Amino acid sequence: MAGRPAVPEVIWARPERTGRGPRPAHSRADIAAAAVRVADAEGVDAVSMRKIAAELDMGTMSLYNYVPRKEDLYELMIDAVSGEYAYPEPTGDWREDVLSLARQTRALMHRHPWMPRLMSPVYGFSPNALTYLEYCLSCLDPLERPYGAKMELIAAVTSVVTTYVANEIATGERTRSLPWSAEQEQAVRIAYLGGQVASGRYPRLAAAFSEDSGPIDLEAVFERALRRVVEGFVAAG
Amino acid sequence: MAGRPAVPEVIWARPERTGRGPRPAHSRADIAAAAVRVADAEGVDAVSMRKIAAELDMGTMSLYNYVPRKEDLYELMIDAVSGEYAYPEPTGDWREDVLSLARQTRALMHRHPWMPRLMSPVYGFSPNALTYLEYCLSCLDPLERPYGAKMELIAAVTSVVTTYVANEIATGERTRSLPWSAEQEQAVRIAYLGGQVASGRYPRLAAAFSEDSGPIDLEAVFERALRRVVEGFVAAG
DNA sequence: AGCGCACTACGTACGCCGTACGTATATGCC
DNA sequence: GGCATATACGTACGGCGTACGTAGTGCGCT
Repeated sequence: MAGRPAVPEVIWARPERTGRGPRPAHSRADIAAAAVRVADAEGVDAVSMRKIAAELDMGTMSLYNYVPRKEDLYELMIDAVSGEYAYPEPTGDWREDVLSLARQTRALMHRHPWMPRLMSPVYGFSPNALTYLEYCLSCLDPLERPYGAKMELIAAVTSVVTTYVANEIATGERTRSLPWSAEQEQAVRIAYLGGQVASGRYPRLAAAFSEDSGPIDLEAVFERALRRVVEGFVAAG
Repeated sequence: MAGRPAVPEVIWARPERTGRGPRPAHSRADIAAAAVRVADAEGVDAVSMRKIAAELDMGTMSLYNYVPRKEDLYELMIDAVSGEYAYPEPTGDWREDVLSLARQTRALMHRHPWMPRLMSPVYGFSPNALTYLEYCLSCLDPLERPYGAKMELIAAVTSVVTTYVANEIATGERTRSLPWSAEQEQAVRIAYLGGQVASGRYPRLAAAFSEDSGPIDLEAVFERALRRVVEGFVAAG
């Protein structure tokens, strides 16, 4: 707490190149790309200052010339993958536009499963975040509401997308985690959860778990949740 | 990845006491309470196995008899504070019941600002989580829908609560962070964000930022978001 | 033209972290 | 009573973020 900067420092506020001194041998884009590559391949916990520096054939401490704190490296990563969005011309149907943007976000997060974790909880104001927000707002042009309300809609959609996809990813990782598959998963669920639930203390929960609903279609769940958020915005003003 | 357990281990599945060997000198509840105390006072990053062990006057490695992995310590913490919920008899008006439970969650998270971060992304199945879920479902008894749908409603509400409160907390921390207050905050916002926004590349964003809406009432924003989720559930099936 | 400063580069070192492992000791069950 | 199984805990390993000091480089100003 003592050594905190007296003024908030945002990496986007510092110029990538000042003109003085030797030319930097690397660019922010290179650094971000290296970090994204490592995170995609080995998980976000494998992203360390040492490792990214090594990846770029530079000394560990040299990286600190570009990225003052590790947290800023995360910001670079988020900004980099945010550049993968496609921004088609809005159709005029804001609901559809918002939904398809959300679907893009979902795909993006599945491509980079570390995203939800690093985005918690704020989206920040990186260059690509600004572009993204501007595009969201342009999709909402047909909606006659103050910008404040539009921002709240965007926040609600982002919230639900992030949480749901984070859940999908977590579930997927647990399932794929190791040789124990559906069988053992069931075994464990019976062993503990089943034991608790069958104790009679949680009758509704027991009913919910035994309610046979066929295999869960995650995509359908996602779509429903999204549609509810959008319709809720229309319905509840 | 090599040393992962062949079978998923959940701390709630291992008995707190087996009967064999010396009496454990501490209880899970003690341990959880110590960790919560430290996290509340010094932030969640101050929660280390060493520190919690020291807090309980035990050797670092003794703690591992109770808590096999640090991640499990986090689970204990979440479960412990989940015990703070009050569960009044449902009124029969499920909307109000859900809303007031969400308000409780918000208050709980403000009391323990590390909660949103540790809960990402899954709520888990700790004892108190089961109690919580069962209560949620009991509030939804008047709603005639399959349990699957009710679970989706709970998930949607939880999602929006967690994200919004996480944002409130993050904003608050940034504001309270150090001696730079509103003035400098504005200065920075002008310096960078203003520079970008005023560049003309983000006309709607510029309009949104300059839209004068008076001071933001975070609680009102929260209530609106919540109401939209609930109404969306009613409206969009 | 040349000086000086801001910048890059990077090695070393500090104080943390999670936790594997080995050993000594205490206890409940057969 | 003896043995299997707990607890208790010190030591040690390999990693982390990053403060700091030093050396070299090239732009900008006088």
